[in-house]
Amino acid sequence: MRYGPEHKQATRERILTAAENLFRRQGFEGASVERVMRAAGLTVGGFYAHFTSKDSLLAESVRAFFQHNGERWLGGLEELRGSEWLSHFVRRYLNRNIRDNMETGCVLPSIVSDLARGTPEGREAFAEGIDGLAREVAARVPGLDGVTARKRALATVTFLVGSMTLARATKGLPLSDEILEAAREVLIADGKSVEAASVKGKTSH
Amino acid sequence: MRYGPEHKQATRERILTAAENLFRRQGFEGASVERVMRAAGLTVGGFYAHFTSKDSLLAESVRAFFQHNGERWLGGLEELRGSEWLSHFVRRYLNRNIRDNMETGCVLPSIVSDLARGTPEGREAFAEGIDGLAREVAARVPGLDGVTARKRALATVTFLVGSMTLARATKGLPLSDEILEAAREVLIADGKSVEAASVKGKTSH
DNA sequence: TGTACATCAGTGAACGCGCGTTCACTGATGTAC
DNA sequence: TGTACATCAGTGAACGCGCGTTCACTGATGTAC
Repeated sequence: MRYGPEHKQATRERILTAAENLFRRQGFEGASVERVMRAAGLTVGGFYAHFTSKDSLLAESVRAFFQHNGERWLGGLEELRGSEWLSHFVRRYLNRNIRDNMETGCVLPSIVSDLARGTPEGREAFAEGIDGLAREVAARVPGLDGVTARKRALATVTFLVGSMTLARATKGLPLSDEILEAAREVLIADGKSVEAASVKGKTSH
Repeated sequence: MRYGPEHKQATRERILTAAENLFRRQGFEGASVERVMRAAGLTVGGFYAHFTSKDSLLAESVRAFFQHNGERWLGGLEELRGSEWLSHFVRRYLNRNIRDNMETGCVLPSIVSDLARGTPEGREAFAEGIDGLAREVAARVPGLDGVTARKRALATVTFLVGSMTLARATKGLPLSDEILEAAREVLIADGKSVEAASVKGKTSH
């Protein structure tokens, strides 16, 4: 066993990674503290040296998730703006791979229901992450049809996570593909109409 | 104790009602069979005379939910069509009452995450309900921006449930109201642009 | 350089508890004669 | 009308099990002198 605060920090991150992986597959209640610790190569008892409770693990896990995935969502699209950027952003998230690979996809659809019932700390971490992501979208995509860029961006992020949650809740059925496709088309069609409007000189208040 | 199949059917419905109420508040895993049965005025053991397992209770509960709530979602809007109908439909669902009253609001946000991990039977019941609701929407609201009425309707229903799920996952925070408002505005702004397009004779696809 | 002591990350057994499911049973209701 | 029997919805104790959390402990690492 190694010693010192930097080692402890590394262990803590191993626990967070293990927790996220189990939350993805089994949700919050389905991932027991014992199994999380075993997946991190440790034993149960040590858990409470790192986290005050299982609930706070959820909150920390959500925080870590948003911190680690900014690049995955936003990286590589730097030269794009507006509807073109939006189109890539939406397709990067709303696809069959992320739906079908629960082990590696997005953790949020697996825990959104749990957050509503959990502690305020978890909801705060989630809200902060969603808000930050919406800011990134709003910085790149303008408003539409009298809806501000902020609101449009927030709705976009909400629709992404929400649609993926429902696509997962119908997986294995034809409707699931249909949900993904419908959400993609509607989110991107908005962008196209903005483009069309500006090309044709149409103004919308 | 009364006797006969019609009495048994009534008891079964009492169990389904109790289950839905507990699922709303505590989710699928949080609502134990014992507490469901107690809430229905019965004892644990009797449960398996009505349902083969707790998992099948979830599926039946979802089925019953969609059967019982058609009127609540669609009733009273018979004379409206298009964007006007959509506006009422969206506002009827995406509001603070349904978000804050977990006991009486929509059960779907409480169980969508569980459905992804549960049995196919639960997903089938959910998909059937969502599909049916999307058909009702598609019968009243046209396509938009080259998106078919079917896809637009499916995306609308998906966005409603998804947005409510995220509004619940952020409840108690300012972002939650913002999510509701942004989703409402974006879903209804679409309708307005359709109206504007048909008024101005603009065709879009 | 060597020895004694302090630190503390992680162990593992134990706590009380609630879970989903099973099953022998009870007792009110219905039917046969 | 009265009695004996069949039905079966619902009871309640018990099953094995895993849960979140606590805590006395171990033993490798670091520090003091």
